[in-house]
Amino acid sequence: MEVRVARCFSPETSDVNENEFIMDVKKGPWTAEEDALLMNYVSINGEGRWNSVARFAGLKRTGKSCRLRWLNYLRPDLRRGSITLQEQLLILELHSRWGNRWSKISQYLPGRTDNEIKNYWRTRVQKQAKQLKCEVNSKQFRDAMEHVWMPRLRERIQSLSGNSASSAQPTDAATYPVDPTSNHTRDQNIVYQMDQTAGWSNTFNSSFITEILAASSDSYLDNTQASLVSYSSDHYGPWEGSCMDKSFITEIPAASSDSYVDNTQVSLVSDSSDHYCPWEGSCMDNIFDVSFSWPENLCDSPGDLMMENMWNEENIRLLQQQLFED
DNA sequence: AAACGCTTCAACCGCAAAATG
DNA sequence: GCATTTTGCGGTTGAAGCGTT
Repeated sequence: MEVRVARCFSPETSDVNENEFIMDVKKGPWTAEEDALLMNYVSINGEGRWNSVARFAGLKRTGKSCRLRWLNYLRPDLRRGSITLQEQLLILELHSRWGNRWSKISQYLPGRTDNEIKNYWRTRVQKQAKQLKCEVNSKQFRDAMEHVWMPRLRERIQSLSGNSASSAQPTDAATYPVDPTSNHTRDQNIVYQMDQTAGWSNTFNSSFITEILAASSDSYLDNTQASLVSYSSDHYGPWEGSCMDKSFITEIPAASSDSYVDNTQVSLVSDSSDHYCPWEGSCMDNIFDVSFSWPENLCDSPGDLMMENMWNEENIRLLQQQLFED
């Protein structure tokens, strides 16, 4: 293992006795001996004053290097192992809020370092952007994350957290992912405000669709009647039926080319309880711009837990079609 | 088995902010 | 108030490991 040794000194002090300032500074990977020295010193003297650590612990390292080694590797409260689905989701959500503020983001992921999160973003997230042939900070990619990746992660987290949620019937409205008595939908993580004054059309966007999809395993949607009724003509849409399953969701974009969906009334009414879902509304136009259908091969397989598995060629093609075509 | 390409991640760098004297 | 030192952050690099040919 190569270890570079640099001789360095401060140019500003070159007029002073050089021997006092020249020092051998070791760079490159840390050895087990160096780790032991650093750990021993910090356990006795505590963190901080890193230049002193470097000097008094017998390490030919810079203070910065000692600090970094401690924070990113030796700290006892570090969490090892790969980033979990929950952590992935959190990183995406926090990054959409704060951008590349890795240190701030890492505060919300106990045991994870900013370096680790930064590396995750660069190696995994940016790779997805590359595969989708768009910039990681582009609107297209942000949309893909918000409307596809993140809902999908939530779905997987939900399904992995046990099907206990779907077998246990909620007993009051407050426990429902959708609160029938209020003007918003919600799941465990996200609250979408319904804008009553702007009308319901804003509600029927892609995030709404994916929210429905993510929640489709929830028991409260069983027996939910979904009917789409055009009031611009005298016919009923072909979608009247029950159960908010995937076929229902995918029927909507499949029919997007039909003119009769203009001014179509949407109502989702659960007959398993006495509440109405708050999604009743009109104007289907916005749905068709960016809604997604979920290919069957997107379904989980037992080992299919990493989000990058979503981005196989077929899915990328579909997403590009649905997201990026104007 | 060797060569090559790709991915990952530990560690470095420069810069800015905060702390210290 | 100022100069210097220390700390913290985000971007980047390159060695190591792994898979493929």
